[in-house]
Amino acid sequence: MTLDSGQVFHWEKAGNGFVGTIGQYAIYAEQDNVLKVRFGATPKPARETRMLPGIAAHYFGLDHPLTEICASFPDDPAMNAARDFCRGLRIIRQPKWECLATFICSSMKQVAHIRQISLALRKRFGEPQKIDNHLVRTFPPAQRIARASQKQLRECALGYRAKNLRATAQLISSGRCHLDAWSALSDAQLREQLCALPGVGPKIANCVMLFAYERLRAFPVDVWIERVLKRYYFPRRKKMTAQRLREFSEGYFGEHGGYAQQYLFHHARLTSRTTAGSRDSSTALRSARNDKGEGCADEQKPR
DNA sequence: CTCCAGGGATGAT
DNA sequence: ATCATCCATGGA
Repeated sequence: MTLDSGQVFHWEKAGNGFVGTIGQYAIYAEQDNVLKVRFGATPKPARETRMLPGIAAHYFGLDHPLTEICASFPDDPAMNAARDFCRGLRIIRQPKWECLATFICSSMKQVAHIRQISLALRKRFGEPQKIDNHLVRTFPPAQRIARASQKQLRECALGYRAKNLRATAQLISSGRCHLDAWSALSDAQLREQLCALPGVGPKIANCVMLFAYERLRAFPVDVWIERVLKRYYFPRRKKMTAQRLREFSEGYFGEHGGYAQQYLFHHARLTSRTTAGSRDSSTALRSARNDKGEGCADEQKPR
């Protein structure tokens, strides 16, 4: 659920688990009760092999106190349904450049598309690595993207995002922007720095803050979240702008708002299209609310 | 304020 | 098999 919840775009199903990369390392990850991690056949120094379980545990946020985090969510029907549906879902800690670059590529794209772009960039500019009998590829560093041509980047299906990705890569690789140093900034300062980068607006800045800077309060508002907020929190308000929704979300969802957002997002995405005859928690949620007479005549029908 | 840019997956007909 | 829809930023 964590790897397929729209926060990371390169993991692929393999056997009972997933293959992918964490930074420069090729990883096979499988969950039984705890997270199992296995590494490729490629010989690695013993020291690295010993460190990898810790690296994976850090990446997957296994130290996040999920019980506490979920208890901090507001108690309302939409949030409660999402909390139940997403039990165990974690916000992972992504490498900063990889996360920033991927989300610059994500603008106006759907998840399947973003996966293609990530794969194309890795194939063209990344380093291939073997894991068992699978080939995975690391995400290219900013320095590599910075010296790629806009034409080469467009060939990776980036469209008009090629220009922004290249410009941002150049800001990073030239040292004019220090992603690691920004860890010391306040949320507001960090958001300001990120939004100054080409191709980064409030939504993408919040994604990078949440997925790469451990700012668990950051609440990205995309179309899915916008639909959820409008439908369940402002059913009769006509003009709710994304700006207003952001202001509401920052106050309402609390210190782990980003987690709440991820749960609402994943739940909405996976229940938006329900197979005939099935009755999931979101259907129950709609009925429960309608039973209380809080429906709205011109409310958009669930898709 | 509106319009546009670029495009493959996905859903609807 | 075609046709419409999905998507966020920045510039005109």
